[in-house]
Amino acid sequence: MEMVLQRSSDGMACHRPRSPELQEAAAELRRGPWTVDEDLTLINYIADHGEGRWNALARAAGLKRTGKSCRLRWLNYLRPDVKRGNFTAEEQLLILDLHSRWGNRWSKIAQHLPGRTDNEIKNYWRTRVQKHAKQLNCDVNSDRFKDAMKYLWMPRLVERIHATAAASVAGDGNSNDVSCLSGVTMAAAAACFDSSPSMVTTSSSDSFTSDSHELEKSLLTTCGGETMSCGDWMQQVDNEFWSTHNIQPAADKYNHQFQDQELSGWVQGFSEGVSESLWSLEDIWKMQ
DNA sequence: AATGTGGTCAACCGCTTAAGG
DNA sequence: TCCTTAAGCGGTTGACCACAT
Repeated sequence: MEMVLQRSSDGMACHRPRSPELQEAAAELRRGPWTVDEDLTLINYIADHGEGRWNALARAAGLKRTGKSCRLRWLNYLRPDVKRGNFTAEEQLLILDLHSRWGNRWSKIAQHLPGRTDNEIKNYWRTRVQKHAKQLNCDVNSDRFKDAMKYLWMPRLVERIHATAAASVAGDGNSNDVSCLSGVTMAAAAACFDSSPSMVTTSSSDSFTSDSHELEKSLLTTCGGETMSCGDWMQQVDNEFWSTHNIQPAADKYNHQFQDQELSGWVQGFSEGVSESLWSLEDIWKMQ
């Protein structure tokens, strides 16, 4: 069909059909936020007839929406298993880890966060994560920001998760209960720790190696009555995680040398820009 | 109280891929 | 093999809200 490029009412470029019939049909289509009635119509129709064939579904249900719009509304909002609310520390850790493996493959990442949509993860990345990069005056895809994520942010999340778990264990008096720490999270954390010994070759980075090990040592935990390092523990659950979640372990362990001459700028960025507790003065000293 | 600014997130878009005729 | 249609994906926009000035 012949198409003509026009501007829609919201100023965005779009292709509009030329035939009068289709123009009329397109003009009838609703856009923008969904009403409660529309939501109910879509939910009820899918409950009765199932999902799929979205264009036909939209027509059959009597919705003046495109199939695309219906599909998006259902998948991102109306589906019963959609989880809402803030991301947990575990989920954040997993997002950081999976993004470091796969990049902006939001849909693929979302497959490993039950109840979370690709749209939600994408929004999280663009708002929260990119904000941190901006605060550090670096690009979100730059090596320096990846360093910050891997050696500061992710360990901090692990600490946070571990603290929550410890509080939980202390609270219910069950010293063997580590169930609140999922294999998902621990494997992501393991990925973060495992890479540290091999990553450094320069003198300035040696401190990072030892610091990572110190941090690992500091994250001692109790499992089944035996004291073990967090790294060992994470390694223990690693295999379970990879098989459970059908993710291939990263083959290319992170290997990067810090640039000495840039450290001062780094520290400046940390001390000036980062407001969340994820970045502490301790982190800055470690960087130095 | 009014206005400006920045963050969040639902919804949109164009493009690509898969499936079917 | 080519064409059409549907579905899926990632990038972008804009309305809304909270907070600052």
